[in-house]
Amino acid sequence: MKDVAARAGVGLKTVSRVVNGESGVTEETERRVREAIAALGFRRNDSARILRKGRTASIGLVLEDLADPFYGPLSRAVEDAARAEGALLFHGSSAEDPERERELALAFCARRVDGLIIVPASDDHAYLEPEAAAGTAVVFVDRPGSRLEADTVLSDNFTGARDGVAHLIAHGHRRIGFLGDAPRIHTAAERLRGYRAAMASAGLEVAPDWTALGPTTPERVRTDAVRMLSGPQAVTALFSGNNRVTATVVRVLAGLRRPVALVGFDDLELADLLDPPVTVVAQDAARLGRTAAALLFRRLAGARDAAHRMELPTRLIRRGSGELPPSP
Amino acid sequence: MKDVAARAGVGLKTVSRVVNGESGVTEETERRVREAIAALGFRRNDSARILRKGRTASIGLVLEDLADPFYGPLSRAVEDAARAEGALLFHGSSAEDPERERELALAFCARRVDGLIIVPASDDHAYLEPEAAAGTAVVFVDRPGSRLEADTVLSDNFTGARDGVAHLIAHGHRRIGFLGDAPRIHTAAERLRGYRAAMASAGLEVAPDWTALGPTTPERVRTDAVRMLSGPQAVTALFSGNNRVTATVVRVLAGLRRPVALVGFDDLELADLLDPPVTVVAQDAARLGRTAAALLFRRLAGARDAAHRMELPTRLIRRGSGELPPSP
DNA sequence: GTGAAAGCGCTAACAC
DNA sequence: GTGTTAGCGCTTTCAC
Repeated sequence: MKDVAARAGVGLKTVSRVVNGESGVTEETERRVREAIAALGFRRNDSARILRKGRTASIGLVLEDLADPFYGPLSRAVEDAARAEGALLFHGSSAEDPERERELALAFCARRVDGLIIVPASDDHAYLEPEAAAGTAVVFVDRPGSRLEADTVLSDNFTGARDGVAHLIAHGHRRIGFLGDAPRIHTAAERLRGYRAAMASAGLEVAPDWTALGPTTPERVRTDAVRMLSGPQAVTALFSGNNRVTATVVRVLAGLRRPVALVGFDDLELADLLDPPVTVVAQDAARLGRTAAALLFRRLAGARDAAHRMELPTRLIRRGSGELPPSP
Repeated sequence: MKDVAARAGVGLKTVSRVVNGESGVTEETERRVREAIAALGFRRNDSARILRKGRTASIGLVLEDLADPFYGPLSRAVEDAARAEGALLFHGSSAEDPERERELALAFCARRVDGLIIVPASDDHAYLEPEAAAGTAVVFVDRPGSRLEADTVLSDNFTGARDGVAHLIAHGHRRIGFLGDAPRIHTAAERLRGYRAAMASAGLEVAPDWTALGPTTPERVRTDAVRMLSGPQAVTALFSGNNRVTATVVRVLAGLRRPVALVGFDDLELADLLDPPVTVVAQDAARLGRTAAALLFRRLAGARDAAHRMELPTRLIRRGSGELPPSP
């Protein structure tokens, strides 16, 4: 900028005015400045600007996994909202590792993001206390945070799972298995709770073998599913706790002779074309992201009221697999 | 940092030393500094650090659409590489809009990212000339850039499509339709070229109605597919130009009485469970991302040789739909 | 309408 | 081992 000023034969502040579109510069002066800018290939250095102004017009998004299709629409919704506010997006995956979540969030804070949207992997967000105190807005999405008062947007996992399992019960099933993500993950625990609630309110006992929570690797899910589907206590229906689990369960069921009913949490691309088409409890990932961004920008605009907690409804989509009767 | 120094009763530089883990500080002094840091909730301001050091340890990734599952693994691979180098990631979607790509790329440059990985939406990247000259590394991925010499990583779209279509021809098809993305998108044009090459080398004429390129909306694809599948010249097989097109084509074919062979470019989740399972030409999206990141960090490490252009091989995955014989 | 000077928070260079 | 000074490139303030 100094060079531009020298070349245009004007003061530093005049260049600044032109670059930032402020008024109070003659047309002729502005022309000279623009010429110098073009000739020198000058671009404003936002690091210096940020240092001076305080606000960075950027927000940080910490997800669990950028590659998981569930987070695609969520990210995109956050990005669109950020764009509308003129903010840029830092992005990172925690890979379900609390330490990695922390590193990312703090790295974003060190870059002085105005706000943070986090899908928690950690169960202790006290580390964000100083940041929040310093004015960084924080919103948790998909899962609640801990030890930090902050706006939170979740799906109603409990009700979604409960209704999905009740749907299987309504179609005559009495022995239903639940395959979920690791129990320390809030959504997995909530969905399991929904399953138990539905079973309990129908007066059904849950055999120990009918619930299996753990990593969503195909091997683990396959083993547990096969176990539930065999023996004298074999289940006639399965409820799968998320999109990755469902994908593996569908593969297991495709290899069976008898039909087994299935309701999956999360929708899947092409689920309607499988045989049978897969009944799901769908979340609105884009709406999760949109809502989280709205809460964040509300804070950045100055809102100081108590932390909000929103639970968005899920939607049961009946396609066939959840309406199969129990096979003898 | 000044406050920390005051509180700990030490000089500014000593605090800087502690914060950056440099040697040459007594244990006792370090303890006092750390205490002051904790008490004040101090966190280093990276904007100031960046301003001073030049390098920002961040890179910008401009994709077409964050929500497209194809870009998930690509982003994740870039993120993992960046993480290994200690760099943070800015992320944005161009939504196939050249102006938006430009805005994003320049906004990232204003933040002084060390490098840029771009899935081009624009067909003129001369706007990056000053940035490149100023030392910002640029890598194009998935599609080539224009009017800017830069490293480029592509899939071998031509060969992939040609081999996919040749596969259909080998199974007896003579009338094959091609449904692709808008022709101004490089990958769409290359895949069409592959289709034409396969048809030509088998001595087959291509009727005007057998190729349809345009937006990948379900409506457009459905209309074009239905047209190709009817009339006296009806095709017996389809080649679909990307994952979104394939999803719609599969739905169209599911509603038909007669079997129609299908090979799709890009793999799909659960493609193996459809009826028939979908034969695809698969790209390795993660490898595209990994390779692009490797090229970028090579430049950042100082490589000054001519721009590389790499084409990664695709893989034909035979699952059933591509092996169906022509129906009379 | 324009410019000079101060300073944002940090690090590099060089004292002590 | 530790502190002092200058300055990264910009915006703010205030004087002209």
